[in-house]
Amino acid sequence: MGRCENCIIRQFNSLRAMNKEELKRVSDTKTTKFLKKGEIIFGEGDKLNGVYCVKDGVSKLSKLSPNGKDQIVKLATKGAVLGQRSVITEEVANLSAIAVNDMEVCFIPKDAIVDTLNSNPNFAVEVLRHIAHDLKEADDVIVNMSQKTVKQRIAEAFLYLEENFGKDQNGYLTLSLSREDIANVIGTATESAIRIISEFKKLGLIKASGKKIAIADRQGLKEVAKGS
Amino acid sequence: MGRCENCIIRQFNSLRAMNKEELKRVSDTKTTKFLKKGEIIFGEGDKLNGVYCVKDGVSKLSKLSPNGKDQIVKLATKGAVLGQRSVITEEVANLSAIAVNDMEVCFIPKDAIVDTLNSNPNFAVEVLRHIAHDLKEADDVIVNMSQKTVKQRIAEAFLYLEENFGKDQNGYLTLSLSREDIANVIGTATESAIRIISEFKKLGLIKASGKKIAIADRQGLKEVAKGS
DNA sequence: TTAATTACATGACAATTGTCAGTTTTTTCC
DNA sequence: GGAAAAAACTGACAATTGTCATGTAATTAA
Repeated sequence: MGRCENCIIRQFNSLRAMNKEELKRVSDTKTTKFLKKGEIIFGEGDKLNGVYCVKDGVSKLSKLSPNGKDQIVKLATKGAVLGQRSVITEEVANLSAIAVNDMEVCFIPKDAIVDTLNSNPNFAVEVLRHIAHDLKEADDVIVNMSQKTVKQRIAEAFLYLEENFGKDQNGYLTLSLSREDIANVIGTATESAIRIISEFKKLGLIKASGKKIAIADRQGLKEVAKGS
Repeated sequence: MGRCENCIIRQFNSLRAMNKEELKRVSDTKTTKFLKKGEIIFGEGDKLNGVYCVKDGVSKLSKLSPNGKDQIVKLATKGAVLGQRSVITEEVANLSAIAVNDMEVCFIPKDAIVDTLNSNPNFAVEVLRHIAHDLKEADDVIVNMSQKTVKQRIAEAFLYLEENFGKDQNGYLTLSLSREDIANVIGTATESAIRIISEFKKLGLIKASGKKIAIADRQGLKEVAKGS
């Protein structure tokens, strides 16, 4: 079994969701792509002919708001499937997917997915569970965005980054985002993000060596996130 | 065919998604409830034993944020199904559902839904399409919340309310929300919402007769929504 | 290595939004 | 109809956040 099946299976969280023939079809039709940091997997408004399965690296899913600012809605890493939603609803992509660092993805043409959805209820239900989970997360983001201050959201973001992307042997976050990307995740101006990050540094909540950031006082950060 | 099947079918947007036996089962197990304004259909954290199908009236789906404020994530009206997501993921409810005005809902026990999902791929795919659409909307809300000003969001809210809930013969919005509810949809303080609504009134963008609000200058409101 | 570009940082200020305190209006209910 | 409660409103002020201008550090390209 190829590596890509592994990732789609992990994502869909059900080893039995696809049967052998279905997996073989995926295996036969998939293609692998390597992307460099900053490259675009697909853009807002693109018609997608399949889904992208993240094999390695991290992608940001963002949307350009009318005022010209990019809002990062989600970060997707190994095991995530991008473009599912658009393939299911047969709409153009609602978000852009851009590589945050070097990536390996595999592309699975939509027919292999759509046909399986229509014939294999187990698979359809697994995808449904997954999208339902995404929806819950999105609802939670809405509440955070509208009810928490920028400071709280930045504190949460660091905790989230450590929890979901890990840290290296020195404690530095594995995923290092630019200040601009952090601001776009939080939904604030880059300068505001920078200022608060500097403040966190002064307070000893984090330590930063250039672009690398480490959490220095997890408990303190959690308190800030909850609203000092 | 009972009225409730109509609503579930409208919601799922596929007349053929359920077969006759499946519809009969829904019809046999469903129960109807009437709720008064302010009554709770289900609360955040409740374990749901089925879904609620809105037959009449409007429900707000909201979540309490840690600071004690309620964020309204969505308004659901005739044809909407509440609690689907929780039933699918087998988690407790992530949101509360409260009646904004008097409502009629029907309750469908989850087994009738879950069994059909597992056996009828057409139904599963229709539900999947629907949840995928909700996810897109939620992503768009995230972008709006983080990138638009309170004034822009309030202008959008009035346009949304007219478009989705209609107006009476005098042009007044059919759904009249309290200022507090409007603030909770927008994600702002009640006083801020009131101030901006008063300003819109002075500018002739809307007219308000007590609780009833009518859009007086649609084009003007649209411009405000886009960012004066 | 140097020049150019990009990312990071800070100050000063303006605009937006939230909070608190209080008044008026509307609604509810006996 | 009138008292009580809830909702709507207003003012004053503080806190948060955005914008612009400018400088410094880090990275990239020639």
